[in-house]
Amino acid sequence: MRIKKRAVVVALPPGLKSTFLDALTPREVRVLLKGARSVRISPHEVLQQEGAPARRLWLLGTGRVAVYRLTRDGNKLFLRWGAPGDAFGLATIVRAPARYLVTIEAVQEGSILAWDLAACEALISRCPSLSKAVNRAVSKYLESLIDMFGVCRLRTAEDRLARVLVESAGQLGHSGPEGIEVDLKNEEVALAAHMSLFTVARHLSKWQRTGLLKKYRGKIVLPSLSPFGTITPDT
Amino acid sequence: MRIKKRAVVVALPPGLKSTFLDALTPREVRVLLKGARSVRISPHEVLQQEGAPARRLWLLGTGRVAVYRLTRDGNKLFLRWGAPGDAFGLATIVRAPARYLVTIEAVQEGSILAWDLAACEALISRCPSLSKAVNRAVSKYLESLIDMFGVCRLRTAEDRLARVLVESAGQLGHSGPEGIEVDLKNEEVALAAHMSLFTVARHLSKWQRTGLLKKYRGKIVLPSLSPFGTITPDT
DNA sequence: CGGATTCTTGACGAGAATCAAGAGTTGTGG
DNA sequence: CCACAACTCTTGATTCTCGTCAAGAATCCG
Repeated sequence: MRIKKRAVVVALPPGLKSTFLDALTPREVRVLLKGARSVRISPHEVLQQEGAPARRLWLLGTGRVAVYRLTRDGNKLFLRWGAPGDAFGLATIVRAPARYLVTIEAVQEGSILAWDLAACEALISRCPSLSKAVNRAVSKYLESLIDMFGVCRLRTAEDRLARVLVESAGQLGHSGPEGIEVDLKNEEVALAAHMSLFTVARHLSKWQRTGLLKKYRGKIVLPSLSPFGTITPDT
Repeated sequence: MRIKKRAVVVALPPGLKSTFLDALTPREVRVLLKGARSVRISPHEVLQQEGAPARRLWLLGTGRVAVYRLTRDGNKLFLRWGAPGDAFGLATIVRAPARYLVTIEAVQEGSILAWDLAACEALISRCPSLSKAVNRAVSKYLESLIDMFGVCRLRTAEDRLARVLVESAGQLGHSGPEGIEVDLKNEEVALAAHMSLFTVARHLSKWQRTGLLKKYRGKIVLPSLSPFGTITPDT
């Protein structure tokens, strides 16, 4: 409805990698940016809520988000992390009058580019590749969810934890003096690995004793990923 | 798998319900049928294999299929059942040069309608709604997989089993004199509910003793679904 | 009838959730 | 600068679920 007119075109964060945008031509990307609103996001802010009407397509510019579903007893069923360049709110385009499938919450300070319903409709006709890009993204999510499914069905909690560490390191780790640093609290790891807080603490302690990693408050440091990869040569 | 060459246009099985075809216009459905091959399928036949090049889009006409993934240790990670009207091999259209994401195996005698790569390309230009239908199907699969994920993360095996019974009854149950009949062996139920054969047998026995269901070889009869729905008011 | 499936039941043990208690960190305000 | 509160993490004891193994019963089929 209300696209704010801007004197300057919204800019992409420098160095942004996005498989979503890569599916579009440079010209289409420019058209997209012209219709975009840039919005700041803060931790714990809910960016979309499952079941609510899907009215906004958006792209994470900077920061980090968590994608999950709510169970009826109020717990979060973790599905995946979202990193810069990931596109969300795809239901807005895929299924005409639609509702969001999942809830997404910011976990870090950051920013997004957003297009409302009217903008999306305009974009579809002006960007022929857009619908293809959306489909690709949906099918990527499907694939990664199938992978998650495999991890979640691993027999032991230890195997799941190892896998979650490796995946999280890949998605949101950054290198530090002692190795790859992953800024996650035990509670968040437990959520992602689908196990209790205590089981996480126990195994991390064990691995710390054997020198595979170091733990700090809210942070895990992995000198090397290789030991964990070999723990689970599965699915 | 033997191919029937036909002088006449391939016909849809009578009474087929397909949300996939419903997304197309009657004219488009006719175009589709003209380009289709009808193929018989038999139990244990592998209809597509994960990782193999996606060269065929197909629609289940009659029978039943199992969609799963293989783990590295050779086990099957069950994802869903496929019923008449469901479309598969969508990767053939969604992602240009693609590979199948999942393995699909027939579990009952039946038939499919199939389109090879060349036919798909021809169809895309002649059926504008086709790509929308494919997207919708993919996004449906995503949604149902998220649901599966929720079921699979339910704490107890009992809860999972109850949910699987209800879902299976909905997908492949047919009504009989004593209630809804579901033709599944304990082994298949165990696969779908992600638990051991023995746990399935134990809980089914218990429910049979309390009169919630009756068991026969290869078949479960549910007089009513309601008790199971209330066991798990979750996800 | 004999053999192959399919299902049942019991005993056992490994793994993980829960509960409880406390230790270690971080941040805040006096 | 210290004291206190809030948060995060650790560890042990306990309980329970479920997978495994073993044995055998029921059903189906030629």
